[in-house]
Amino acid sequence: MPLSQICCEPGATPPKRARRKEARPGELLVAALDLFVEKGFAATRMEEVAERAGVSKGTVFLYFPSKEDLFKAVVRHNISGQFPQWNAEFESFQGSSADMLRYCMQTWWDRVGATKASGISKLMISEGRNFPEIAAFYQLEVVTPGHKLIQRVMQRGIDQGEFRAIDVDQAVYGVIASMVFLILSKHSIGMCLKDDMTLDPQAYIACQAAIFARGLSLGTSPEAQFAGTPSQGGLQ
Amino acid sequence: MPLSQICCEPGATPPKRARRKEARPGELLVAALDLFVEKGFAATRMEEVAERAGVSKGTVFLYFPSKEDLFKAVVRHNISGQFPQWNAEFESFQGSSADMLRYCMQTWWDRVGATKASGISKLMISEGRNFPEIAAFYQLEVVTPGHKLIQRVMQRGIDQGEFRAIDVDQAVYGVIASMVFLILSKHSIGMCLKDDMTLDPQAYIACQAAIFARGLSLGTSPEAQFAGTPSQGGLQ
DNA sequence: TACATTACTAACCAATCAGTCAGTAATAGC
DNA sequence: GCTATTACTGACTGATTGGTTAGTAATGTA
Repeated sequence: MPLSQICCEPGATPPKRARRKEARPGELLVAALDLFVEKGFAATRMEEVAERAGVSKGTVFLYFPSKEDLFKAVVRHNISGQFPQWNAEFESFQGSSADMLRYCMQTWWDRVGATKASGISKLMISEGRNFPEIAAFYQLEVVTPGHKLIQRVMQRGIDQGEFRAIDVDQAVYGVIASMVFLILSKHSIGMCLKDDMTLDPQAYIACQAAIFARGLSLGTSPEAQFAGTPSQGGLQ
Repeated sequence: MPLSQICCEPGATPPKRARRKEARPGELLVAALDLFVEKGFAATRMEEVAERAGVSKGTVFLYFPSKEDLFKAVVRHNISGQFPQWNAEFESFQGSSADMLRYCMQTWWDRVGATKASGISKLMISEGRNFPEIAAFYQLEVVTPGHKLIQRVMQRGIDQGEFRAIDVDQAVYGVIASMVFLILSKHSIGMCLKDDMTLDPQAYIACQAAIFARGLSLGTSPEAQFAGTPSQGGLQ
């Protein structure tokens, strides 16, 4: 007899209808994140979320009024909720702006990119156009704050005389582009890669950050290598 | 009275139930391409395809047995149908392998990337995982032939002593990565870009091709800059 | 033990949409 | 004009799924 069944054997009725008001939302958010990342927004069924969280479909709607609200809660819980702490960290950052940029990318990877949460970004790239309401929410809650955060790093570098006075937006897009590519290599274009070859994120980030730092720095070359399109700025 | 109604005014019955067996498939393919690119595979309704092609829903199923078959026909008509000609062109290519690579990327952009057909690639990145049957078809019909084509260019460069003997697959992925990013900047992450800023494809391709050519060439540097992960190989 | 509260369930509704088919009308052959 | 053929239509089916709600059972209080 397995130990786990020692106290509720003969009927073999696993505790049904448990009342666990506190735990439900968290468990539902975990289940929803898993399924959204795994199958996308449209293809994820609410009943499946319920099943994975060990409740009935009705219970999900008890805690989250609609599928969209559930999704928004997932985004807040896993991504945008981190911005306050994140911003605070950067307020008090000591060090060069190049280090700050490197630290920024590395931190993004550790807290978002490497986790399941990055699947949400892939989902937005994939389905954003089909759900304008959610896209607008994501833009407001994630894209804009993220953009501003990187923008601040760039501006700091310029203000302190570490970076050239380049087009800040272009430089920011360059950073975002490298993150987007990293996300896709993890969540989507496995199809396009032979076997299961994936790129090493740590090496990739280190490499990109170094390139940005060098590309932005004052010393290197007088011609504006980093002032053009992101094609030249972001990936060179 | 508007000119356009001059000859069929009073009944105002625009020619209904026209029998145009020859023209239907082509018109349906055009309508389907538009809608698939615009809304994705899952979100495109067959009735809408019919409407845009000026027929009833039933007629679509008369020419294409299922939604998946319609999609496959769109892929064949717009992308994979070009491979024979493409391959033939490269059989007889005169010039350096660096030029060949540049020509390859430029041609891809002119014939696929710049057209609506590139939306199909974005669609596969977005929805491939939800439709394994279609993903397999796309892999077989587009990804593998495309991979082989670029691979051939690389191998030619090595065989003719123009390129270093790098890991061919890595180099190929580098080229593919740059194309993927170009596609996404056009079809998806407009959301992530401020206003409607887009990158200049021509400049981007020229720049990338030059980088690849230089990265692959024998002369530059003895350490294997291009032998590592695609992070270093593809984007440096 | 009796009662009140409420977390939870499961059956249900309504909308959507791929795919079907009986019937209609445009054309071709005579 | 008459008949046969067939391209085409549109109403229908069945499966799916977001969302609702009447009812059930676990818990707290006395």
